[in-house]
Amino acid sequence: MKRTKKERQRLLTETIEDNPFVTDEQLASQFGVSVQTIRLDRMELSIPELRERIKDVAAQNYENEVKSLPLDEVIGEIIDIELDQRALSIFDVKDEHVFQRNGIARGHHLFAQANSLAVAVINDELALTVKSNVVFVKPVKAGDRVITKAIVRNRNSEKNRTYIDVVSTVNNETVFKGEFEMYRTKGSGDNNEVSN
Amino acid sequence: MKRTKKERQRLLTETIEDNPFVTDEQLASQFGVSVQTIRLDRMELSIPELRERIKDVAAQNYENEVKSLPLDEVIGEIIDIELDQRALSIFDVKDEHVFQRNGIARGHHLFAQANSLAVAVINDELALTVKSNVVFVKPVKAGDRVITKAIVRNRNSEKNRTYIDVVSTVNNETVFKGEFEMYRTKGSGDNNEVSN
DNA sequence: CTGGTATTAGTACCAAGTGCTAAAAAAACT
DNA sequence: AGTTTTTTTAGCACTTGGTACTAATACCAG
Repeated sequence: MKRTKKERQRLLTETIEDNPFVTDEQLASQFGVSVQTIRLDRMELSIPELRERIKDVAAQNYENEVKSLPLDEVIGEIIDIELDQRALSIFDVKDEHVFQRNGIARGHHLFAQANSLAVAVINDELALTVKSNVVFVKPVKAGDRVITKAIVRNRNSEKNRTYIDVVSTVNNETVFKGEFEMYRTKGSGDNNEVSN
Repeated sequence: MKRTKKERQRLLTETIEDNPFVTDEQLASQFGVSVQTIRLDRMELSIPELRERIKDVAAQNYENEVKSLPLDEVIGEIIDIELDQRALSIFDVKDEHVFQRNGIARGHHLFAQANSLAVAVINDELALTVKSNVVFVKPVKAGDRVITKAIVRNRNSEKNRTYIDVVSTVNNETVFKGEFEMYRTKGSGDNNEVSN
């Protein structure tokens, strides 16, 4: 009899969150209680059963994947996109993205979000970053919601290049900006013929 | 009886690939055969049952999520460092770091390695990236071992800035280079508050 | 001692299967 | 056609990881 029911349920929630693939039986033996107790706990906490949990994880993944192209490879969640024009993504900064010491987000996460978005906005099979200049304007903290906007500025069809401006904000304040020069295979663009 | 067994099995594989969440019963009615036939087909094609399929999708997702951008102190392994002077790290590019489509490493991983190294080489409590210009010189593939060298070029004590050049190579060929402007607290003059 | 909460036990049942056997149907041969 | 082979169905027992529900027991407090 370790601790109170409350404490067990707290740990239970944590454990399952941490690893949704765990069965009631495993949980029972882990906490030294009966399977029924675990079931009761799950009910009280309205945590679904193993299969449902797994299905949720899978479905989540699948949704994103099904949504056309390489959206699943994006850091942050794309919430709006007009191919070859603009795109918007959200990225919630969590504890794991920041330096422990000062709670400031590591630069490469912001870069990753911006870079991903630059790749995603390009309407092409292959888009690679060639160059980028970025500025980390203001520190981002855990808990911040970073909204990143990518705008296609320019296309050079001869050199297969696309130039993209990216700005990230938190509460309407710019925290990061960058210019990305992207390489693309084709000049395919259904609705426009930008060349410059 | 639509078509041959072969044809049905081809379609079956396709259907399941397309939507792993489908049950044998649904498949049976879709193809106008009995559930047993579907089971037989799955066996011959060694397609796992629904639950296993879902678990696979979920597990895959989970892996990716966890691995998406390692939050460890440094991306890549530091193999040599002289604080405030130079540092060297190794990063082995794995499948999870590349675009599935073309096997080319995603830019932000190279950036992350470089950025981490730039942070690490600075002998200070707090080091933040202020700006960076980077060039992705040559695509990096899964299996490549990226060796990244950071060299401290310059220090401006008044502005609490340090300038670092970073070059990444694979087999002695430059694949990435960048300049990083870093902010640091100490070194000369204390400054605890971050201003940009 | 009486209550109330917490825990455990036990039963029936479900979904979506596996594994196995056997029979019926269809197709292929000679 | 007659026989062999392949393909398809059917049926039953059993498995996992549960739900739903009932009943018993344990424990702690007033």
